[in-house]
Amino acid sequence: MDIENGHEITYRYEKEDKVLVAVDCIIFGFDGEDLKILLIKRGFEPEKGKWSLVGGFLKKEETLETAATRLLEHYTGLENIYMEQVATFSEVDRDPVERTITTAYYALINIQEHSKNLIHQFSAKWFSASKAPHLIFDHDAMVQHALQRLRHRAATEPIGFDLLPEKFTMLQLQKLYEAIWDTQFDKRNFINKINSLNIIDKLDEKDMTTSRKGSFLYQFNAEKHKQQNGKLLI
Amino acid sequence: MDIENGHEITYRYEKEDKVLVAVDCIIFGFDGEDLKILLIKRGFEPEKGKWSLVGGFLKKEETLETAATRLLEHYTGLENIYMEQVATFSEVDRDPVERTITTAYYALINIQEHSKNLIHQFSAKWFSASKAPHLIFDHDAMVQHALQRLRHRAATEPIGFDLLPEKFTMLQLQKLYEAIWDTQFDKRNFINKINSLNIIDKLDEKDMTTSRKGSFLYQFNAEKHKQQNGKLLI
DNA sequence: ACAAAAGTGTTACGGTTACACCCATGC
DNA sequence: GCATGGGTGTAACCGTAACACTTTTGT
Repeated sequence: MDIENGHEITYRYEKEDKVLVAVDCIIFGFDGEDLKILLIKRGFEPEKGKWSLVGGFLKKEETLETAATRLLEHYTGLENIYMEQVATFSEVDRDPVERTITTAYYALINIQEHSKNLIHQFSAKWFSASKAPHLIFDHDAMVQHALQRLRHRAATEPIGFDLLPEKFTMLQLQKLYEAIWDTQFDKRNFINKINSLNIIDKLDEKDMTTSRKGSFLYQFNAEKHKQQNGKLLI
Repeated sequence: MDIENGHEITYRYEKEDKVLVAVDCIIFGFDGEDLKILLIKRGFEPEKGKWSLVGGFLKKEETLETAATRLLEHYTGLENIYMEQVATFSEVDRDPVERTITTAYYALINIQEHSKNLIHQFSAKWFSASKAPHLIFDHDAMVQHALQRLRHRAATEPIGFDLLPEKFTMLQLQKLYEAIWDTQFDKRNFINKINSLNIIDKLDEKDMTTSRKGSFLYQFNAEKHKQQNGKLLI
């Protein structure tokens, strides 16, 4: 309900406070070893020169999702990116300039595909999620919160594939899951587990770049996944 | 980040759109059988006479949490209520009167303790979560979302006790968990599981109201729980 | 032939599930 | 004494975790 009293009249919204609403994006990528986040160096005051998340203000004719999508496209050049709302942060003094609440979204992108030009243009840089510098305002808390949500989601939905190339090796997939949970898995157990899920296809193709023997490439199969209603991933 | 471009100037927040921000509360209670939600009948247009969640607008000097707490106190007379943010809903036309985004919180209250006067004053009523009427705007979606979050949280944190009296029987606790997940548990397995968690104390007191033999009362022990870092509940 | 990564199965363990009878008491 | 709800233990099952050697191939 959007209303707080019960008088028998049409409620006058006009007397209510309006505030600025922002959207901040935790953009995750994976380089084969570490889970990374994309940060940009602020080019203006306040906190000029400090690192921050990609963000912007909600426009009146947009949903939060639309705004997040717009920002992602603006900063990475990518469309159709997996995104999930994390939470809304509303401490009164979180932005020293003006009262602003902000909704955080995390996004998963294939780190190979985003625009290098745009990275340069915005003084953006990839940092390991675990070794990122301190961020402005409450952005550190947003990252932690996003990481928790990513872990939860990746344990139950096949979203990890959004962080990988379309074709990937088992070892890449394992390294990704290890990076997300900052842990180690046993190679045989991991492969058995993934195979038992029956959601990826083994291709006839090998990646020959990492060994003489070469390692088979796999591909996520959304159709197969639909038929495995609700199996947990990890 | 709250900013969307990188020009080397102080950013002018003034040109950005401001919107109304609301808070809606999914208030859960438990009557011994069903998981309930507290709804109020709107006394004004639009949608006058329809059922809706408890809600109100964010004031400029409040956080969302503060606003939710204020609304809860206003509608139930209770303070120090367990609350968790669910998500923010932002469809452009979700409120037909004016552009409004709203953040949903769920709250857990002991259904015995809230003010009956206030319930009457606001034409409020408890409904089984599974049999509630259709609500205004996007409130049905909020309830579903809240239920999912409640299930997730109650599986990992001892928040169920907020829905019960301070002293409760094992059967009450079991019925509560059954209501939250809309499922049935085996009595012996449930008791064994709960006892193995080592987070509740068996009292020397019995509830004599439901049987001739009487059933022992238990009490949540926060100290014990702290020492059981991270054991899952269900 | 050897170095370097890929690929492959089995056993042990622990937690979850299934299941049925006796106990205490008030009427 | 009997009806009613309260209280209790064990065995089967299943998924997870631990573990080491063989294969391939370029140099």
